[in-house]
Amino acid sequence: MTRRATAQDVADLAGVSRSAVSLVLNGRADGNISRVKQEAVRDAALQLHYTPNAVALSLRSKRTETIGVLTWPDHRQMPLALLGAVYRAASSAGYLLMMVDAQERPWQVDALLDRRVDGFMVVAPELADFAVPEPVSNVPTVMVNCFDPSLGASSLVPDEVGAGASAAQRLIESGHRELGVVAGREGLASERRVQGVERAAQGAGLARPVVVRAGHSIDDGYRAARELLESDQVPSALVCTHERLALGVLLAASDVGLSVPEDLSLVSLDDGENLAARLVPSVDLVERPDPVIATHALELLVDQLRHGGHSAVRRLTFVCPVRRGASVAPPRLRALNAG
Amino acid sequence: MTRRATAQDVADLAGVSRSAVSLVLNGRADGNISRVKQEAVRDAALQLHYTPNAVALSLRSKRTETIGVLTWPDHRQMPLALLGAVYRAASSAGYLLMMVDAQERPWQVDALLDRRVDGFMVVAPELADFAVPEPVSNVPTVMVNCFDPSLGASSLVPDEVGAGASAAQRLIESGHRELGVVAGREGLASERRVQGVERAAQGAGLARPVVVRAGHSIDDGYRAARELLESDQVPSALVCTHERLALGVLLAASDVGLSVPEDLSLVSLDDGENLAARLVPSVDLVERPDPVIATHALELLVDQLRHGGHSAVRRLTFVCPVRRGASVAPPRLRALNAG
DNA sequence: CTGAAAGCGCTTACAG
DNA sequence: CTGAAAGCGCTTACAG
Repeated sequence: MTRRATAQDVADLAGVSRSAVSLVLNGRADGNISRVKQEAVRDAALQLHYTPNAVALSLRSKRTETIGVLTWPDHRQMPLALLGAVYRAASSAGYLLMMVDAQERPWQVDALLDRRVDGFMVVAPELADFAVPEPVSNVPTVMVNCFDPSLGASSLVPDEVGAGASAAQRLIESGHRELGVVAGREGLASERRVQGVERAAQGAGLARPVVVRAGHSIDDGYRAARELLESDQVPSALVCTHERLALGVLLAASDVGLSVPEDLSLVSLDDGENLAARLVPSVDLVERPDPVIATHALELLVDQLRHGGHSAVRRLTFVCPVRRGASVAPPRLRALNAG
Repeated sequence: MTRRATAQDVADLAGVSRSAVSLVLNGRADGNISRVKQEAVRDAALQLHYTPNAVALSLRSKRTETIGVLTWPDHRQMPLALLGAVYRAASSAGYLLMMVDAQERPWQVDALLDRRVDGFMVVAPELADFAVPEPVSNVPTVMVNCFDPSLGASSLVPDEVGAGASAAQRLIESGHRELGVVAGREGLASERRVQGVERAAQGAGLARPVVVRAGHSIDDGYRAARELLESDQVPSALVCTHERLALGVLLAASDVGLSVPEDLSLVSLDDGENLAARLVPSVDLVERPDPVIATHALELLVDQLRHGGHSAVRRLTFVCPVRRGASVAPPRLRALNAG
């Protein structure tokens, strides 16, 4: 618990003034400080392990090099992959993060404001609307995976409709003509993903896919799949809107004696849980491009920080790439004949 | 981007001095400031939405009400449940967290020090040793789910051996006498959990359990289980040291035509991934008591903060409770006869 | 009862 | 080339 050295300590040890220390250590000693004294300052700083107090720095510069992250869990999960990507992008740019559960602990948003975070990033676990609290809108803010209904802040979101369509497309290209969907019951993401599947099916001249609405957990997916697989009209391929649902489907398929992909093909959309790719068989995935989104989000925020928040409000949409697994195969003859 | 009000602004509006504002707003106006002026100050503060600048406060008080969290991902996963529990405990006590990947971005530990976090919490994804960096040891620190080899900081860890024993006990009580273990290849946690199982087996007079070492992902668990289930000496019950392994085991059991729990019982230990309980069947779990650990850890840290870090170094161990699922049943007769 | 001053630890003009 | 001063926004003794 030893007190950390201050610029004054360094000055005393080096035998110069406090300002000289500042000049030298900030590389502005050029024609100002004599070579000898410069050395003395550097030596003293090293010896005392001196490093400027960031709190004092912030008070003066009015910048904290800290970004407030507003997030919240969804279906009991935090948007971990997205937050990780945001963290990596931010720390590469020299920012630290202060993360807060904006849903459960809204007062901490004020605490962040009091601490003078430079800007905010709102990071949603699933595509959603999020009304930015009044005082936050006075600070540069970008919305990740969510929208500000009042259009006060730029937003970066995955192309969910496109992702749904890509999932369907993957199956259609493999020869399937009878698609089913196991979808989350709630949320903008489920809705749009289903929409994408339907659009792709329609575009390919297929019948309207059967859609079963489920919760968002593994056992919800299991139950939905059982229902679907025990009906008289069993599709030859399924799209799941969430990884946990896909896992449930896999367990259900085993239980009713269907093999994936021989008897049933499967594609899942992704929320960064990193489950599906390690399942057996590994499930084909339409991935949310978290690192790309995070990088662009940070760029946008930093740009606002530089321009005092007077940047144009933008809405960026990101394509979700398909990552092949081992859960898609051509349909059995029965299905081909029916088509 | 409007400038936020300062105490001076409030003073001007209320027609008093800056110090009067401070006195009133901090409840020390008692016999010092006249009732009328007190009201004026309060009104002005409200009108201007005044709230003290926490940066300035920190510079003066030498406290930031912020805790630095040192963590790192393991097997590509962050210790999410534990971090969530830490976050909840900290925010309930009025602290904000700054989290940093101490493995990938060690320099950010220095950034945290520069920003004068009040203390540190080291939060490991899995039981591990972690050498606290030199400068950190000058600041109150507690180790969660890990140990400081030099014993410089208090640590709070789950009783991993006990957890392994509880898992085995659950199976033994259900009548099983031939246990197998699917264990992670690396890490203190795997090691101790296996040890616990072996100890319990020995205590009950059973044969030494077969232990298969695997990686830590779902497909690793799958492969290990296949190996185990296709050998000539198939155990009637398995303990998995990690949730993802248990999931792999479940998938493998289906594939080889074994039902859980009718043909094979299963208990898993837990790292807070929240998978096993939602599987079908739900897997019996020996849970790490994250909320309890986090609460105690924060208490310990706050205590050190109050006493200037001159508290005794303690090592606390926490019992892991069993959470029943639907993956354990008595062994089939074959096994009973063999016993 | 009230206001002016000192000081937390910095940096940046500004005199000498 | 160098040091003293001002100021970021607070609070807490300290004079009046």
